[in-house]
Amino acid sequence: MITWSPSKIKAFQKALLTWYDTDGRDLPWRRDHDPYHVWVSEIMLQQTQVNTVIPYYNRFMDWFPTVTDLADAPEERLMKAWEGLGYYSRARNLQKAAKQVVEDFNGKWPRTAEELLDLAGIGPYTAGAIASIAFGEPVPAVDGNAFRVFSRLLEIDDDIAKTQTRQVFEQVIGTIIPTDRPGDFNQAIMDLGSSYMTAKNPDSENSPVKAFDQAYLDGVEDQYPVKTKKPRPVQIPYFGLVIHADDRYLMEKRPSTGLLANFWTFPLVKRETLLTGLEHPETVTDEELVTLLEHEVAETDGLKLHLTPRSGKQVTHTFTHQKWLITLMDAEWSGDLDLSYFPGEWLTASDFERLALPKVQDKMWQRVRPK
DNA sequence: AACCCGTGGCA
DNA sequence: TTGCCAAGGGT
Repeated sequence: MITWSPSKIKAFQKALLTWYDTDGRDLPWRRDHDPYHVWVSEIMLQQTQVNTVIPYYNRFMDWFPTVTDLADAPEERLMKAWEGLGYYSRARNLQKAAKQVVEDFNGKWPRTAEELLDLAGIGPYTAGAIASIAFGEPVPAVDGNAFRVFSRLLEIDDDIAKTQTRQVFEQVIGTIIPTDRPGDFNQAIMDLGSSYMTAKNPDSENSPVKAFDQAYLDGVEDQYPVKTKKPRPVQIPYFGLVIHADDRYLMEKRPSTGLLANFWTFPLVKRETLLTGLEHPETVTDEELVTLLEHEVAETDGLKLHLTPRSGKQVTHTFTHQKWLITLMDAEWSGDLDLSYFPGEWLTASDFERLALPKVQDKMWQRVRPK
């Protein structure tokens, strides 16, 4: 890692902000510095690309124009606004924080990064972003862009996958961020990281700060940032039960914690569940597996079904750390609709449009819906 | 501190 | 297809 003199820091600030003034992106949440606007956009942008966020942000401001509207929003409406964005705890924490602002702070926003950290869903990055952009506090906002940009500028070789590395960057950026335009500085770093100093195929030759880019000048920018790799997703085989009575489908509500919390899906049974306790699970035939599945559903849910697998009805969906391989099984339900023993409800296609559904459920539905 | 938590774009 | 990345936070 190299260090910069005070005069070099001044020169960098000028080069960066001059470029930002002319070439900075015009984004919906940059039309003012309203903390509500900044805050919602920052939450949506967590681990999500700008082009994906733009339509969600515009619709969100249409549905929930003020922090009070958000605090008072019905749960179902809130989740529909977030449907497809992923990381759904962001939406729930967003409303939790809105209620904190309305009730605990009487509508007056905390104005420092330290205070903002007390709000649900706001961590060190988002606190720095809101404090600097909305309130002008000279604090760093260290996101993936800042890691990448500054690791190259200064040849910082700490592993950005490690928790403690954040402090290294916050300390360094703290000496470089200008006190008069901290919000513009942080946003300029993000624009730089998404234009010239990108993760793949960077265009440092034309970067407005290429004279300050030590890794580029040394021809080693492909070595930055240093980041250890994550393990690939584990594969989990499931059976997806498509149980229908006329135009109604039996849906199950997922637990209130964990992956896809509280979402409706077709009932899902892990293949592993059917094989535990067997002496030679590897010898089980497909037909025997179906029988085991029917017994499992009968025991746990009180449903006597005749399940029919169909070829070509496999659905796959990859999350950050899991890959689901779902074999769809059909069953026509001819009994009454008593669900005393089953934690679910019968839903129709019109319900599917009204409710927020996770992508994997939509994939299953597209495979089985009548055309 | 390591792991969990979604989805879409792209080479 | 696979792997990686994208304005991270919670536990």
